[in-house]
Amino acid sequence: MAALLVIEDDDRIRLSLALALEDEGHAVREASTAEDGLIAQRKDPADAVLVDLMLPGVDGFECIRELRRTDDVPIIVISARSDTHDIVAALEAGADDYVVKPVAVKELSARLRAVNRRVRPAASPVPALVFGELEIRPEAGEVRLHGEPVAVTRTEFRLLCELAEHAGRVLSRQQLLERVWEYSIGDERLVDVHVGRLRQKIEENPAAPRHLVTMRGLGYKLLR
Amino acid sequence: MAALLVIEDDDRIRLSLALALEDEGHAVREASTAEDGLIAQRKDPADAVLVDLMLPGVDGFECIRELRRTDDVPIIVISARSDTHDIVAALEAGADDYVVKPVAVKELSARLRAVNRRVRPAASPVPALVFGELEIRPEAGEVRLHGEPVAVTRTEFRLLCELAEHAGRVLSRQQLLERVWEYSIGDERLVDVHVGRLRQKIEENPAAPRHLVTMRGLGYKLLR
DNA sequence: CGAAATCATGACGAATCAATGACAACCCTG
DNA sequence: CAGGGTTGTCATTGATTCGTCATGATTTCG
Repeated sequence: MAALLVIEDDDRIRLSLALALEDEGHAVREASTAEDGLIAQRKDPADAVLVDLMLPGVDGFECIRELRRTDDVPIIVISARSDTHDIVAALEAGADDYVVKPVAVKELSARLRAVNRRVRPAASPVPALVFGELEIRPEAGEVRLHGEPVAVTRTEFRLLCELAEHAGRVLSRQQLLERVWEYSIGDERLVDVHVGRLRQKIEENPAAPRHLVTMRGLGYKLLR
Repeated sequence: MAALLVIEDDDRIRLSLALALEDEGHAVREASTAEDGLIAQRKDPADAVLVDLMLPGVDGFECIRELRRTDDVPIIVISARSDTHDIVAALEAGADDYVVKPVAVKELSARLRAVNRRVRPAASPVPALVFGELEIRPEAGEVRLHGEPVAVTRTEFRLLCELAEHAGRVLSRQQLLERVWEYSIGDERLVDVHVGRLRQKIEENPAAPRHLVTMRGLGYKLLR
């Protein structure tokens, strides 16, 4: 649904949170310190940041203020502490919401949507398409693997988008030719070549693809 | 601080909440049913609405949906129930925040401020668009690099603003022609030329642009 | 098992695309 | 009306990308 940045020092909590959020369809990047989080957000802005308050070194409050200095990104605090004082301080520092651990992922997702509704009233909600470690951002014209941008050509990108739009469904070479290339006639081998090139770029092991799968005799499909 | 509407059927809670909020400097109106609340809000809109979920007759969820149908007012749910299901349902119905009773007034005030900050971006006229060392001030018609003003021409400035407004998104040459030049027809190479000139001015190394990047086959985009 | 069908992949020339410098037309402004 | 700055057009150049083909691998099925 969106690209998130989770800043949390406890590995177990961070990992389980990240996993759960990915299940909800978000693309999650992680940081275990405020410093790392700030750098990550500067280098590659997420659509929302989830931050713990108790962090080693620079703490959560400072982290929020620093984020707010340059960035208007929605910030949700996730803290074990439910003191009014902390809540008020975090919100005053610039956070948009504050939830107390343990938190249900469904609730978190709903709160993210609520904040986002306010934050981008007009911006078209083009969600990133997430396939595990693979992210596709149609509006940015960009593909990422493990959060790292991958250079794909225009045809590869269109092909990938077409497959992603119908994730899980088999598309025949004929269908792909019509939709990506806009020919009705043409060599179906052409699709193979581009699928091959795409695999070299987006699959960890192109010989045993996990996402861009061949359905022998039928065509190709993209899996999560 | 602001005009609030409290919709809550329990007299004791409503009154004590109203008193406490008035102590915080808010002007509070009260309603004990969803119907009364909706009428009150229609007749004389408050700046924010606090609503209980369990109301006699029309319940809180319905009340939120009805408010949202015509009004963009911030809505904070105040409920005794802390089920994830209720929280998600209330947020999905259009609420901006959800707090569980009993709630500290200081917290409530802070949450109101947090929501309001999002709801009236009008307070800040036009935020300077900051892309690392590059700043664009649309209202001042000026561009700065490392804080130093950079002379850009009118067309370059418009082009830059257009890209900045959709930061991170690819804009095709066609889109840029339409929005910056207001032609629908025209030579797309024109865009290239101006992008090139802009790069000479705003990029440290125009040959390896860090902000104004080319998306081959797609168009251009501006990165942070 | 072996043949046929299907798919993967590397190589290569052709086609496409973007960057840039040169230049003339067109502003303004003094 | 003269001159500096700005704008749009064009041609050239270099790089990337595309589509085709040939070859080798893999699967299917008789």
